[in-house]
Amino acid sequence: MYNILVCDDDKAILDSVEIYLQNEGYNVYRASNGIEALKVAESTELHCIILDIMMPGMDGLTVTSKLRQNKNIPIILLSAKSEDTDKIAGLSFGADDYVTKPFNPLELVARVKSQIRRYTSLGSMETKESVLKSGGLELDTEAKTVTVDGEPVKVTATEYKILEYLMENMGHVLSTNQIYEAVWHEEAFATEKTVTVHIRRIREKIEINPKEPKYIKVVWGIGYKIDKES
Amino acid sequence: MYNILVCDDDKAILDSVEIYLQNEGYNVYRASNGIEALKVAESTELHCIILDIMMPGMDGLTVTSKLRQNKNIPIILLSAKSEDTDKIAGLSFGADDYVTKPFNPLELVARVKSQIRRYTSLGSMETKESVLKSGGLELDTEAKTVTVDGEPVKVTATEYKILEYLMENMGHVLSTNQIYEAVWHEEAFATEKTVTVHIRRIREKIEINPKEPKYIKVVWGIGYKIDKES
DNA sequence: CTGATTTGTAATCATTCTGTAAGAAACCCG
DNA sequence: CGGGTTTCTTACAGAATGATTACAAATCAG
Repeated sequence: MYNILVCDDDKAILDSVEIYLQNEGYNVYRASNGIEALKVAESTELHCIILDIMMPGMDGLTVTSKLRQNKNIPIILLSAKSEDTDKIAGLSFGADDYVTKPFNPLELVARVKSQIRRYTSLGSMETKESVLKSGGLELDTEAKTVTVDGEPVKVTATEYKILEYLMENMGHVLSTNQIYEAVWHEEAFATEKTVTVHIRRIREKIEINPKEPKYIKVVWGIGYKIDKES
Repeated sequence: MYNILVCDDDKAILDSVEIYLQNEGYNVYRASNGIEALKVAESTELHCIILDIMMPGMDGLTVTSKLRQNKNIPIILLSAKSEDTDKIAGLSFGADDYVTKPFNPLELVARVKSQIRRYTSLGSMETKESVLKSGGLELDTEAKTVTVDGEPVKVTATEYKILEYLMENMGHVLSTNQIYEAVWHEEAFATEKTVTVHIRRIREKIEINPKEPKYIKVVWGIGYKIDKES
């Protein structure tokens, strides 16, 4: 879960950006001026900062250079002007990317993603286990493949994501809502059935006898789980 | 502690890059022209060199080839966007990577890190794999040629880069966005189709039957991959 | 400068995937 | 056992994705 700070004096923008970022599974912090932004940045471990340039009090460029004194966090600037002068100033102050208002929220999200990928790729690369196992069931998170007793099984993208989520939380029972929100990054509303059907389809593929599931077990009234060493 | 030499005639770039690298714990040496760079390289044990191509006096490409006469250190070139052809030239002169200006400092740092990791993990072994293979598909990364079952295949520059990227990450599934960013060094925004078409053209050339691809396989909803030992 | 090649984009086609609904079956509790 | 709830199963329409083709702009070679 990545933490992102959005700082703008326009509440409408703050709201809109927050929603888009949350839909992608990010944790959003808000600030409406430079001072607030710096405070949040000091007290929280952030992974990306989105700053408006034009703000009352301390402007975005000043915030940027203050942050750069001790942090390498990706900073994306927002500005109403599409003038090149601001752009150059922003980047030379230490910003990493630049979006001009009015902007397409999806583009902003894309840039956030890309910045975070680069930033985190600096740190401990690939310490995550790339193969998840439970009995004869194996899941290669890099090749995105699933094998049962050595036999490759073809699963679809969503099926894979559900399986991965269950495997990452092996031994824990997960409700259909939890699964839905983890996989779709959306509020789960009247969608319990959807997950159920996907589970069914996964079972069809990985279980010898879907009636007596060996891997994906149901816990009545609560949800599903995959045991360790099943 | 790794030593990195940054060489550029633009002091602003030098300053900015220095700060980013120092924040990551690197020891930074500076040079503002080719001659200086070579001097530093002779007298210091460096682990990575960042070179601007456009410099007064000796240009980056010349420096690269001079360095390559007796050193295997990773070299990353900086080039202005307009000098696109320089990229290919740069790599054939012996550079290991390139970044186009204006660049994202975090991206540069990421590339430095990746180069150093590769360099040191090889233990300065000269046996850098220059031929990538998967079944009958072979890719000579030095001659920049592709052969299928021994038969040479003519591919264009972008096609080659896509293939190389897929081959370097053999077994991993790569999304069209990942491919786009790796090959074009640009933000991937609304460009999914472009990669798709290139993949199609590559298949036309290397697959016996493009309908049933033997090498470049699609993973629905995720991306493309080339398997090991196909 | 001209013609050939390469490259990006858009439009269309084919296939695969996904959510929903509806009924059946399994489970829990009194 | 029986009612109420939860999960399973099936089928299907349309949504999403990748493949394919065509074309114009950009680039390159001679």
